[in-house]
Amino acid sequence: MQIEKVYEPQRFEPHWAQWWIDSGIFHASQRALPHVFSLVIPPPNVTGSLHIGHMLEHTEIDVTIRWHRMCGDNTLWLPGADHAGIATQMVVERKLAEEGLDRRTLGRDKFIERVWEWKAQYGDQIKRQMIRLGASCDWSRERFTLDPGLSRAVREVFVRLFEKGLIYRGEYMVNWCPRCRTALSDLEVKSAETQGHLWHIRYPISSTTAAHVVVATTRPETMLGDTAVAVNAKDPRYFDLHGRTVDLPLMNRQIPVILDDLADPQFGTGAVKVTPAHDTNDFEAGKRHNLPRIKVIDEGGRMTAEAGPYAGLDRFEARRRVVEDLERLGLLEKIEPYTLAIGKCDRCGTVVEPLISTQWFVRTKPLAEKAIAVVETGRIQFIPENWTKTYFEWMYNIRDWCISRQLWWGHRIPAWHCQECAEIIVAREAPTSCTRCGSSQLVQDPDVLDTWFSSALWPFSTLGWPDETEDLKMFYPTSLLITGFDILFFWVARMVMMGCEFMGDIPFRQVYIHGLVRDAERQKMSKTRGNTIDPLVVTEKYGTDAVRMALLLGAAPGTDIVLSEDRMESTRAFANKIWNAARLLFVNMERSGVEPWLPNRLETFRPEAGPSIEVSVEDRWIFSRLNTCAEHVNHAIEQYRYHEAAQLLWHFFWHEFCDWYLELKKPSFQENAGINADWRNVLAAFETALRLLHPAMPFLTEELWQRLSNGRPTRPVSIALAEYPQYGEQHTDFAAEREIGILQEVVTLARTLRTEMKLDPKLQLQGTLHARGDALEIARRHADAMRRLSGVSLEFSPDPPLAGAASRSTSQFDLVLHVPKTQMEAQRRRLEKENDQLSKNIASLENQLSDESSLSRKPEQVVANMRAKLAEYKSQLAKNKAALNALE
RNA sequence: GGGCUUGUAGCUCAGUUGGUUAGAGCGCCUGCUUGACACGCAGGAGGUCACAGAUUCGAGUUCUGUCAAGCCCACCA
Repeated sequence: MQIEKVYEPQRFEPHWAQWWIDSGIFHASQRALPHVFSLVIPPPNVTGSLHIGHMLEHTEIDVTIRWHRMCGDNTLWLPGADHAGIATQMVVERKLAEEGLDRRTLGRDKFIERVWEWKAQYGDQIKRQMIRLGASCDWSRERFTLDPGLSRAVREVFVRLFEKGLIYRGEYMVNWCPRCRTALSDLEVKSAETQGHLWHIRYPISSTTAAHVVVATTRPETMLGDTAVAVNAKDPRYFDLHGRTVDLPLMNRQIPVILDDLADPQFGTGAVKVTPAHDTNDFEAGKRHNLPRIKVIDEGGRMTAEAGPYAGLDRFEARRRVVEDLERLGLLEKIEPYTLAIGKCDRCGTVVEPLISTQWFVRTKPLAEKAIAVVETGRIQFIPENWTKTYFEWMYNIRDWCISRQLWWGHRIPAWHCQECAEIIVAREAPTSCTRCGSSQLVQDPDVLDTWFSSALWPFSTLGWPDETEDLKMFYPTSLLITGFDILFFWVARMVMMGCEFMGDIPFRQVYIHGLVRDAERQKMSKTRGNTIDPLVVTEKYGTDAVRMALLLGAAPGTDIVLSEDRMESTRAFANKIWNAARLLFVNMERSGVEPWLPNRLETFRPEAGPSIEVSVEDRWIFSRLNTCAEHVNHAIEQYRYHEAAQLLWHFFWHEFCDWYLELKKPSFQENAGINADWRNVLAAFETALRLLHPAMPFLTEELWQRLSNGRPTRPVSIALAEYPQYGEQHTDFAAEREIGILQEVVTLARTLRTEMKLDPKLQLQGTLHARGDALEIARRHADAMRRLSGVSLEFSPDPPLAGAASRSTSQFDLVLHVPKTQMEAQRRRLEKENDQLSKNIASLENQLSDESSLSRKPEQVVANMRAKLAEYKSQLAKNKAALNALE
């Protein structure tokens, strides 16, 4: 068996990545298997290439998917990408700007062509990246949110919601991004605490000479659009203002004083300027009092003609000018520093402007009711479950969803405006004539839908809805969604609403929410910080398996994931360890004349001499350990405890399989022995370990597994289709565990002793093992292994040791090394230190055991344990003291 | 203003239902080129479990409060 000396994952990872795809082994079956496991990918945006957060998400998904597939489920991981309306339009516009182009000069059709070009490039890149990272998805079912099929689903949903009265169009105050020139949903506005000012402005009371009312505002420029001043009807300070008007400074306009609860007597001066066209609260107040709306800021953030002398100015410049002018007129009473929350566009960071415009909305309350119910009844489960509360909180306070965007890249709203009679026709396909006046002068609504509208349909639109496809029947509801908390409302909540509404069933049964990938200093990764980790770079450097393993080890549910070069170095060392364990086996197989052999199951192989001869205890031991490991790993993956699964695998493979089992088996790797029971058992254990490791480290395990088959046709063609090891009672072997356990204790104690006494590590030592009961016999059987692993030749004795020897003890035995007294200073120090600890423990236990009243309330078992422990400590202490005395 | 999360070794984190002397990886210290592996082997040091109370025979684990950090939601000018 040939195997390269050095572990170089770059040599084989791309090969298997491509081979998995070409051989179609990730293709989900339409045959009915006993269990179906399906998951749709959170579609990455086609804005660019994948970042490390995607890799974390995909690794977690892939582990789960590969595990289910190996467990024999009909497993589907459906891949795809999202057109990401605003985000993609922005990056393409930026690219056009570099070419000195502008989307408006290009025109809508040409622009969209350019975006499709971009999509082709980055969609491809994303796919290549995912393949390279080992994502085991079914590419034959790949989807894109703007595919014809998905677009049809979008129109279908829009029309049905409209017909049901759950979509409406109207003029409302919306969040507007002056840079993106589009309306935004509430979720797309991020509020940021900002240091601002509170300007106190005097509004002269009409027909008086000196009197004025002072209003406070954080946005002085909006006063140009004021149409009232509000005071609270109960506020005694302003009783005399009731029914009067004030002169709006700078604008030569008289505006009424209105009585409204908008004005809180406790805040500021208790008088509020009212700008119905530029503030949400004022908009509502304006409706209550029938106030005119004067729009002074336009869609580009500039002052309109209504702003008189300020027309054409940028809104912030206008603010400066207004303040200056007020100051000059002596109308600025004071300026206070003030911290306020400013809404910014989620995409471009521009300060959002509340603006009145006509938009399309989804009436969300009725949809939310069902979405709340399915989580309340536990049909959908969040993991970790604390997200349930966050979900409810949002759902209970849900507001209508503005779904129209004044963009070009996206699903065009399926509504047509009649140019003759202004009728609006909502239809699945373009109508030829107006349903009211029969005119053929119809123009489609220019707006597109919020990206999340199509994403909300993803779990069923990707499976062929509205057709009743086989896939839909087989794979909906999906089993699981793995995603980040940042899109819980944007996406998860809306999928639940849409799934319940249109499929009459939940879109997924469980939602696993993963954390954020952070750097070594726990910083969020961001391009501006320059601390991003590029998956392709680290994959190339450390190997995909190592990066995956590093991510998994950090992926404790409910925590963020810290990723650093250190971690990837250590997981690469683990991969290297696996490689070298394989090397040990392969090189020795070559030497022993053992052909490559793929057992594909964990089965004890007895020596050819016949069943009367015992299977070696080491084999029974590793099978038992492997069995326990399989049990725990299965359990961990089932519960999305990826970090635990990774750690279990690590510990088992390195510290049990390599450190003990392989070391114990080395002597049996004899030259030209051919395949025998020893080899069969070693290979069975190794191959089982590979299968156990495969979901986490798919490349390395496939590479080694394929080498074990050496190109011969095997039943599963890939380890990815082999059976995942499951717990089997027949492999549990307590006797073997105890036996090897004693061996391990003796060897470890012997090593400790010789290091403690600073003895030459190569020096072969003599010693005596004073063992009690059957430990004596057990230990005797392993004298050779003990000598090999610890460098101590042991004699065995049932008697207690003489005092004064260099010894270490357990409850089963005392190990004595025969060394000259002169070398025992270290031993003395250790004994003294140990005695301190023992005395403390004894005192504590005696104290507890002397308290009759508390003792009577303790469970018997606990008390028994305490007594046993106390006796053991005491005997140990006595032994140590004798040993110390003998050293004098 | 509401809600959530976190605080355990130098660092990053585990620690299921309360039960002997609290674990891992990295880092650190000591010694080893032992024929798979120095991406290694062997041994070791290092913790008042943020703080204060409460419940309990017993608390890292449950409860309350305090402090600190982070995140989410919210139209008070």
